Amino acid sequence: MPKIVDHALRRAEVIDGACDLIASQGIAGFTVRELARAVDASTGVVSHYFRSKQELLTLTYDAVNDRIRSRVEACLALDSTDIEGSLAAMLPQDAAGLRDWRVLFAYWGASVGDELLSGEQQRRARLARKRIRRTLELLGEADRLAAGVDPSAEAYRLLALTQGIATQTVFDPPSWPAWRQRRLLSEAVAGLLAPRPALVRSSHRR
Amino acid sequence: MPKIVDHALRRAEVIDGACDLIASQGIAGFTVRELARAVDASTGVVSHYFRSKQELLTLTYDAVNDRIRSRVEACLALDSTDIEGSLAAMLPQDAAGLRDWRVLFAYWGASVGDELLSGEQQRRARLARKRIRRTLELLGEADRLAAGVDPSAEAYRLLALTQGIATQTVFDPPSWPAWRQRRLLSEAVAGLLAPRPALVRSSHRR
Amino acid sequence: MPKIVDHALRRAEVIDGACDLIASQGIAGFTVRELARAVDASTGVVSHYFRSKQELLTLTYDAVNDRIRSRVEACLALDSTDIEGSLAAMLPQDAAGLRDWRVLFAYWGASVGDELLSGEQQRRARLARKRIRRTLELLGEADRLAAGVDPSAEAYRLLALTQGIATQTVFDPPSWPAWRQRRLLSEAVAGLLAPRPALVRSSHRR
Amino acid sequence: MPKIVDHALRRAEVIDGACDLIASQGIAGFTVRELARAVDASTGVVSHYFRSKQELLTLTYDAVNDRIRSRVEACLALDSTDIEGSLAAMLPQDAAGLRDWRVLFAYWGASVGDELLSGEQQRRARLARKRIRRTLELLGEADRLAAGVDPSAEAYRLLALTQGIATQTVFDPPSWPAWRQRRLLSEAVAGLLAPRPALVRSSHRR
DNA sequence: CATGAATGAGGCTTCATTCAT
DNA sequence: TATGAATGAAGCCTCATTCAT
Repeated sequence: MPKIVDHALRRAEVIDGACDLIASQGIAGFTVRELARAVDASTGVVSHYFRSKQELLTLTYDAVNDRIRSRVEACLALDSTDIEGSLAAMLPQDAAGLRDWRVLFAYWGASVGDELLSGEQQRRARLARKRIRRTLELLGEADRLAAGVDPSAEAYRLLALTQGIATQTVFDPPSWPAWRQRRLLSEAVAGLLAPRPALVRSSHRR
Repeated sequence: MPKIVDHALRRAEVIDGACDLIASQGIAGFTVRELARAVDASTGVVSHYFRSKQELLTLTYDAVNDRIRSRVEACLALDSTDIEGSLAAMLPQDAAGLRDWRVLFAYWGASVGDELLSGEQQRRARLARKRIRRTLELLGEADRLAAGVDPSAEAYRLLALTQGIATQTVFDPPSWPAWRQRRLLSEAVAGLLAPRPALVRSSHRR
Repeated sequence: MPKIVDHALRRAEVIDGACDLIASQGIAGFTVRELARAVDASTGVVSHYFRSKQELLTLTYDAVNDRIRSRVEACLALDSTDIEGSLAAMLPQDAAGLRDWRVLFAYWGASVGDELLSGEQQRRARLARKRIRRTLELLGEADRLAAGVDPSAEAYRLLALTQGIATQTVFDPPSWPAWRQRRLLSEAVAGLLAPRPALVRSSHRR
Repeated sequence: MPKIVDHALRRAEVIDGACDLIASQGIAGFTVRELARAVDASTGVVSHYFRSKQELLTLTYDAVNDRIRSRVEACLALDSTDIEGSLAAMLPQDAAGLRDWRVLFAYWGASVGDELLSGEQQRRARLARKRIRRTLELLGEADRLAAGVDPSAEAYRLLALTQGIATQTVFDPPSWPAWRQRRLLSEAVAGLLAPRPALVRSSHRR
């Protein structure tokens, strides 16, 4: 009987180690040797579980993206019109989120001059934008959107803002505590929503 | 002192070649050999004009940042309260601008895990934010800011939005023609300005 | 003792798989992993049944040589003076023979710079030559050798020719169908034999 | 001004070192590191002069083949009907020749399972055979061929014999001094030539 | 000033082998 | 007995850098 090892689990561990390593050292500092040290194994382990370093890089990238996406989807699963929450779910509001964004950042740099990777990023950006638009449309169907709001145009704006907040946070975390990220999002969303129905007589914004 | 002029010119040429190379191949594909080929010289040119590849990288990064900054400053030199124009000056609205942003992007990735580079980026982000705040304050002093606008808070918002637009454009240029970038900026700025003067008789401009 | 039989059988199977693999992929492509796949087992099988890869290589080489030698000996067992048949038995006249020769070929390359292996090959070459000489001598004792034929000198010639035919066949099988191989051998042997007896009354064969 | 180096000469030196190394250690023992040591340089030198190890291997193979071929052609240039001399020119009759043949041997082994290399060898074998046939035909045109000799069939025989002699010599050099190689060739050729003219008064041919 | 030959460290990968199960 | 996970050495190659010319 072979040594019993959960193959999938071991792969996940290595991938997680890769996330840590890339988040702390960048893609340039992400070598097989270094990764092996990080997961406390020999270099051969990487070859054993992954066809190549490239495959590992791809899987790591996917893992981070999946993690972020699933946070967003979990939010929308609870309330498919929760525009603010779904955007906030993308942001690096805690240490784990920041780690993920640092990894994404590292890949952005590597995507320059890499047809495949930049194509993938374009694809993901468009998907995110589409999801935002859909959420806004659902809000509209529920009559909760302010008059004159164009879901499509707003999707561009909201995604850009969210991405910008995340980028700034990676650059300068101390300047961007979670509350600041969140407040910006709130304000950006506030203007899109229809005034509170009936009972909210007086001006709803101070 | 013609020698020195030549020297500086040659350096500038090499640095410009480096920009081209990084924008098209990324930092990973930016090798001394490749650069030498691009500027039609030998590899020894780097050792000659630059202490090391690292120095060249730093200077290239500075060159791109300076270029963007000088665009912004040129705009503010004409009108120190031109908030929209100064923000637009940062965006990749043409091919040259896109090239610069692609270079910045490439460095972002490399900055992860690079204390020096990420520190530099933090510094620059704060400077940009401060400049935006200052511009808003100047608008306020000219009574052109809408009531209740907090220059400091708005600076965070506007920088994040601008950065986000730029980022999205690098990801997906076809989706972000210049007019879309500009329109988003206009809308973001519109809400900050005081309602049309009418009462503001005397021209405050020129 | 069924255990031991199994053991020997398993070893033979692995060795046969090694022959196939070397014949098709060459020695360079002959890795433990690949062999394991070919015999439908795990890599550990080599450690189990063979002290090392080297031992397996040696045994595989022996197996091929034994196979060829036993074909020759089978021929001589029927008729110890059958010089043409015994030489033909060495040639790659069918697919199986070609496979064996391809394996030998692969080892030839590996033998350069390998004292042990090249010594072994020298030994085998001398044995083969001796066997040929012996066969010729037996022919001579039976008065079937043409006058003036020197068994020793002829052994050199016949072995070289046979080896050359085999080599050419491995290089270029389509050019060397069995009949061509055989014809060359016939012609080479024809001149050595005494003119048809006529005086040899009673048939000496059967 | 750059260091003055005869690029072609340096390449030739490295290739010659590769011949030495392969002849003594075989292809398996032929590593870039070892070669670097043999030519008294660093490993980078190989990368500098050759795109890859594969290219170097190809060039080395070509160099050996060219050397042998040019010996043959030099012989035929003097006398285009010198069948014995042109065959002898292929044989490993001295240390240098033996070195070349050991290299060829090493490549033979590597050719198993290597479509490209084995195709090349097939091509070369056919060329050599064609050259032999052509030489025999020229002999025929000069009325120097014995009656009934078929140039095409003889080409097969002579090439096989020559190749066999060479192979045996590589296996067992002490048993194959130059005179033995040569004598075998002489005998093989002798039977093909027309009887000496002079005494052959009446035309023996037609 | 400029060249490009040379160096050697370090990257990824492959592989035979060991060993816990 | 058999498995395959793990190891670590070694292979090839790329690269920044140095330096003789």
